[in-house]
Amino acid sequence: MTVADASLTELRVFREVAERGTLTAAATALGYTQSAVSRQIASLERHCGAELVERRHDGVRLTAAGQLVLRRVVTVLEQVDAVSRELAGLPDEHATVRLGWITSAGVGLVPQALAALRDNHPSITVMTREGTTPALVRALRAGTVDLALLASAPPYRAPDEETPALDVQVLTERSLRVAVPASHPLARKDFIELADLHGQPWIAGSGTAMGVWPGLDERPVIAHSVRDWLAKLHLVAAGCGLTTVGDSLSDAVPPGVRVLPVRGGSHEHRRILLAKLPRPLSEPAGRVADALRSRRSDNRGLTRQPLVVMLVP
Amino acid sequence: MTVADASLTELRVFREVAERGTLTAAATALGYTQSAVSRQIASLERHCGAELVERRHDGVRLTAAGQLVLRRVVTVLEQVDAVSRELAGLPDEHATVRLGWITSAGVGLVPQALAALRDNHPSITVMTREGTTPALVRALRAGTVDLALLASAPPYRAPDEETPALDVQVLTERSLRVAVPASHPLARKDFIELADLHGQPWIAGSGTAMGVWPGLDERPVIAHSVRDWLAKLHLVAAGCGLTTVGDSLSDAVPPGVRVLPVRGGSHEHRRILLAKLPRPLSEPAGRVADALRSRRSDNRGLTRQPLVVMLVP
DNA sequence: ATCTGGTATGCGTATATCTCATGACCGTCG
DNA sequence: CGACGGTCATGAGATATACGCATACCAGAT
Repeated sequence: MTVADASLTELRVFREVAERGTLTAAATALGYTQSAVSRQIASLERHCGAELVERRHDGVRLTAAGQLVLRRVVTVLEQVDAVSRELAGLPDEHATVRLGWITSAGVGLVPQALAALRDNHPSITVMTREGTTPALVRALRAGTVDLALLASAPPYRAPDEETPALDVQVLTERSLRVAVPASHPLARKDFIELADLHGQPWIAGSGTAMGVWPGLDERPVIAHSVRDWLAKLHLVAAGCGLTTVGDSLSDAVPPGVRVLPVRGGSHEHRRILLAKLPRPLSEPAGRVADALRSRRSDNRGLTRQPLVVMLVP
Repeated sequence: MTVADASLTELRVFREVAERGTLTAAATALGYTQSAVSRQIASLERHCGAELVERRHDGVRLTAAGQLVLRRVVTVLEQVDAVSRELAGLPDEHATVRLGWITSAGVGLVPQALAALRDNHPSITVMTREGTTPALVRALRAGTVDLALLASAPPYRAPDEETPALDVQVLTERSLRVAVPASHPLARKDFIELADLHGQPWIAGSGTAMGVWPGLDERPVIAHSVRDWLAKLHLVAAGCGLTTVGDSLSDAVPPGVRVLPVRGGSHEHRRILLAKLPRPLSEPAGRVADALRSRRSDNRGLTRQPLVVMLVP
């Protein structure tokens, strides 16, 4: 009864659980039943002789032992994937970089960087996926992305408390603004007073309070919940409500929408971070990181297709 | 049906097979039956979609795909062992060096080097095991030893033809001699004429022709087959036959044995090589290699116990 | 021709692993 | 406060897996 008796399945399941944060999500991602995943984790824990995840009511979190095991499991599965590719004759997936990004990086940052890469380093393939900050942090830890663009808000804590700490770097720091319908009375001025936001209907991200101005002291009226930025902005244009946006979107909003700063209350800033595991990047991944740091200031990326878009549901 | 569906058991069995060179030997080493090993290999091959071993009538040999897979499997199992140790709280087995050696290195080279190490680097633990040159070469490839002392005879070819080639270094080069009973007529002179060896009874290593002077043009009379050097030399002392020894043993033979050079025929030399995989050694392993290269010239190693007794039957 | 290494395979059984269904727990919302 | 929606755990039963045993087979040495 040692970890040497564990099975590769257990390891894959464990990585997926570490990445998804809940057994159920891992199960659907793997095409298993939740119960199967529960048993696999229990079995792996028995093999390891230690609790690997802390069961919580909103999912699971890795214990110290779990983090320890995950680090090894990641490289094990990397090796397995590598031999898989080698046997298939695909020569070295090393030129492929996996990048994860939060939705708000999908407008300026990612397309511009990818466009620059395509021009300067056409041999590099970038596979990208969208996700939330915690999901991407877990994906970094689980080794399924090499780089991740994360969101950070004051007080700018580290993305997670695990060890080793992630390498992070501030890519952009923008002030938060509010998108209002051009026809809205508030759109007549060049800024909005905090007090004017009282009682306004908000368009939030689905499930979260994101999209609502964070300084309000009232219970906000959530008129709509929508993930997609374009849909969100069109709802604003249609006068259905207000929403918050980073000022990088100011140029990219459809007609009928104005993006204005808010006066009064605390200054609300948002950072986009480039994060990676604290180990050296592959050379192509380094190029991608460079491209993200110093992307071109023109906006060709807005109009041309990204290199590759791969979504992992 | 991809290599990702393989099991850790398959990988362990595969490594053992790669190391032992036959399914049967791997089976007994693992405590399985030969049939189980056969199926495991077949299953792994199905998962890999390629032949991994070439079935021969004297065992199996790795195919190109097999060598490819082995390289990955080695690091996979290393990771698994590592997490196993970490979970047990044993902090980093990195200070342990695994050394394999051929029997003829067990008299001067290994004990002297270990004695020197114990004095100069007492924190380094060395686990050693004895084996034949081909077995140790496979063990190097399979990652179960870090360093190996190998035998080499003219024309001094590389230990194997696989890629990447092993790093080898000549540690000693000695002329081959013959051990004769002190009471034997041949022991009266200080050398032996090749012609005098005709018709002599030989004491060979078990199963091999080792121990018989290689320049003979007749079919030798093998009087005894024995692996152990001490037993062999005592058989010589008892007048049961002759055997070949490296001249490094000249000082270590029991009373009643004389070690003499052979005149006539080709000069027979034997090298002992220090071999390793062509990747950087850990720091302690480097120390062990150093100790083997520049061991003390006194013979304390002959009288004191080696650091660690060997494992692995 | 026989014997002695080696590997492959049919068959029966023990074990492991999945699904389904159900239960317990907790935080949220009406 | 009680229902609901989310989570994980677990018992029962079907199924797939992996083992050992016995045997077949094959090539080389005696």
